[in-house]
Amino acid sequence: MENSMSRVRIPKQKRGQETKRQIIETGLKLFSEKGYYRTNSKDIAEAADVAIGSFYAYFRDKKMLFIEILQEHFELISACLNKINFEDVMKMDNGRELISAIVENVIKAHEISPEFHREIDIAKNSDPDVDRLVSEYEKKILQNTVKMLHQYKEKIRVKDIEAAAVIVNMAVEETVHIIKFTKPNVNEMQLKNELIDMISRYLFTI
Amino acid sequence: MENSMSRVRIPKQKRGQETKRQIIETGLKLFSEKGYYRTNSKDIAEAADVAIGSFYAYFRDKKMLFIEILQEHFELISACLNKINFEDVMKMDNGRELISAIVENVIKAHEISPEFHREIDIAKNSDPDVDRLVSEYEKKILQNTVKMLHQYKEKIRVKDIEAAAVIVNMAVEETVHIIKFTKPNVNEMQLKNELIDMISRYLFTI
Amino acid sequence: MENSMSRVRIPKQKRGQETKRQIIETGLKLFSEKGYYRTNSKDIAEAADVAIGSFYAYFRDKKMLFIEILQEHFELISACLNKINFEDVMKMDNGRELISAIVENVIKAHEISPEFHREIDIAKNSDPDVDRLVSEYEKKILQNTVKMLHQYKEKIRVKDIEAAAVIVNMAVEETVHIIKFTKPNVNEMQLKNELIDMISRYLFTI
Amino acid sequence: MENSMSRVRIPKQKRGQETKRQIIETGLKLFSEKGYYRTNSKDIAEAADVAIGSFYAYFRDKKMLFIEILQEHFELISACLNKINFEDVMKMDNGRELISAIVENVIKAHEISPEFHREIDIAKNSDPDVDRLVSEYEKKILQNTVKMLHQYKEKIRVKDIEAAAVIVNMAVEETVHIIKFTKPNVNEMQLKNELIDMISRYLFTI
DNA sequence: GATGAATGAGGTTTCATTCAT
DNA sequence: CATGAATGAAACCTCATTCAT
Repeated sequence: MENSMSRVRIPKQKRGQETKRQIIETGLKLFSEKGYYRTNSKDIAEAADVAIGSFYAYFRDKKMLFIEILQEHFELISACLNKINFEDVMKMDNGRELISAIVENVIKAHEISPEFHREIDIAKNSDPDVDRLVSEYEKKILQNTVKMLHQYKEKIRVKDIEAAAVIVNMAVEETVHIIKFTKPNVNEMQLKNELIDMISRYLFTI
Repeated sequence: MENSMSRVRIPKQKRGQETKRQIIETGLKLFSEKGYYRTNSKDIAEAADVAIGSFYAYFRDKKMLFIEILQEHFELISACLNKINFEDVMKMDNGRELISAIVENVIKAHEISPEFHREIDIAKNSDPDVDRLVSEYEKKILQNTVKMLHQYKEKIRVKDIEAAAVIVNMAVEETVHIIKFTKPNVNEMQLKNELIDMISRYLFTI
Repeated sequence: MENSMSRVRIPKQKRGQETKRQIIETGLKLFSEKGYYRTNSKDIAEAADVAIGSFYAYFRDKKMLFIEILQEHFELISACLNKINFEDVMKMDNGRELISAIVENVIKAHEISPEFHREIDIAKNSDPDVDRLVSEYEKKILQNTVKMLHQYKEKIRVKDIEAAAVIVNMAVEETVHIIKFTKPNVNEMQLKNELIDMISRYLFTI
Repeated sequence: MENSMSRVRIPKQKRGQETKRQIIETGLKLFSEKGYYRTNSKDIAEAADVAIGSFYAYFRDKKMLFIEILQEHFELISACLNKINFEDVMKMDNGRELISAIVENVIKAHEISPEFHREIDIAKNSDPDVDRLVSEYEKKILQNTVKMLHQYKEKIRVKDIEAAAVIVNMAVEETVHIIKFTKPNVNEMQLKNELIDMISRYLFTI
């Protein structure tokens, strides 16, 4: 009850770091495959080839594991999104090329465990801590888009750049989602093209 | 699992029908509020002011309740979406007006428990039965859009109508989702306008 | 988390009352035999011939069971202690007889699960809720003694009646404890006599 | 369980002795503060600033630590109790003075971690090894009192000296206990006086 | 000697579901 | 038809103890 502080182990030795890594990796895998609620700590520990005690040594509970995976995931995605070279992009005088680059980049970002990405939405709703985290991240992503559109301002015909950013982000995100999870009769290439068309025509007078 | 003569009761008397209705209504409410996994049958029964025994008299299990609610939900949405008078719409020679009408209609459709709609995505992933159901429904909705775009074909500049339908549907759906759940700094009107702009410019050479 | 209120079942049907009784009775038995910390809910449920689920239907947790048993125990003891007929006792002009009657009465009271009584002390220390409860009860018992001594005031040579009550109560309590648990070489009768002697000589000039 | 060549380390170097001492000290502190069952080995090791491995190097298990502390505690108390100079005491021809000296001495003895003393009773019940140990110690203390009363025999009016010793010991012990743990409305001085009065009047015809 | 990561038995608790009344 | 008590599998989590470094 009045417990001796935070109880979670911070691994100092290499062995401990590996164990924690194992659990995180396995957690990501299982959450992605079966969803948060249908995955339990025992399953994760077993699949990670680790005793259940170790699970609770490194993570206060299942939720905390999820949150750590979440943070890591966001960092990876951010890193990936930031790889885009704005200097280069801004030099493109063809708007469609810009959009294409962006879309391509987001798709690449989502290649990092797209299944997990889907879980995030679920968790967001069931836990305020997760919600806060995700919202923060989303805000950051949005800011990024806003900034980009701003730099391209004179070529863009949309007035409300904030709103445009929201719409564009959403469209890209969801198309990726469709490509990854819904297997529509429509093929990936086609879909991507239409998306790029839609956004380009929306932003630029071509 | 699904033995032919399953124990579910089909209510014939008015009392039974009311009991079942109560459970469905309450289930919808609680699933929407707290999510499928965080809502338990006892809570539903209690909130519906019904004995837990009655719950299991009318529904094989929790999942079956969800599925029944799902079906009802789809029927309601479909009914709502179909209210749009295509004859009228087709007469509009302004494309933007068409899109506007459609968007407005989808928003209206989503006014029917938007929270529950969100739950659907989650459930889809965790259960194949639900997945099948939802996919079928989504296909129907998509067909609808395809049909509509077809009728407007000569005015549309997009070649691949199937893909366009997917994109358009997605964009509308998700914007509604954003409006209902994410409270962005951008206001609803603005967002709706941008959406309509985007789709119009995408489909029509204005 | 934000749970539907108090969760504990209040048995309305006879069956439920019996189940709850069973658990209480078995809990008392096991706590007495093995001590609070060495008794677990599963053991209690099993010994009570009841599913573990039923245990948690009627008691929030092990502690709550303990507290309910505690309260019941106090009520029984109180009832027993109150059976002493003060009218009669006060008529005794022999002080030793008075003390004897009181001691006899306390012993009788402790015949009600003396083992459990011992557990109380333990629990008192490990839980503030229990502590509060026990302290209240002890205060009541003390008041009773104070009242009694007051009524006998003119025959008593002790000035500080409050302190005397504390001392007397303690002596009686502990002697009973010794008789029940420590098996000294000294026999019960002897011990009781010495106790009565000690208290009589303390209170009265014989 | 207790295999001959048990794995416990007997510290020979100064460092080892210090480590063991640390653990004993910290164990005493934590057992006293939170009770045996609510104190766990990891907490002790941590608070003692020692690795959990060291704990189990010096003590077979948690119980063994408790027992070692117990033994040490008894030795300290005994040493303290024996400091009383019987030659001197026996010269007192005032019985009250004798009792006063004894009580004072016991109180001093209990100043040595009174909290731990309370834990002893608990442990006694839950473990036969502890029970044996404590009983032996109690017997020794009792013998001491018996011896003392014997030496004062001609001045004492009680016949059964054994029984008297039990009663007297109990009364002193428990009063100390009350003084240390129950904070009654009655003050310490008062209580001590009443205790001395009670015992004196019991033993001597004053 | 000292360290702390790892273990897993066993305790606590929840909840979907059954069934006697 | 309705009721709610009972069930127990399975989730969650703790902690005494071992052992490789």
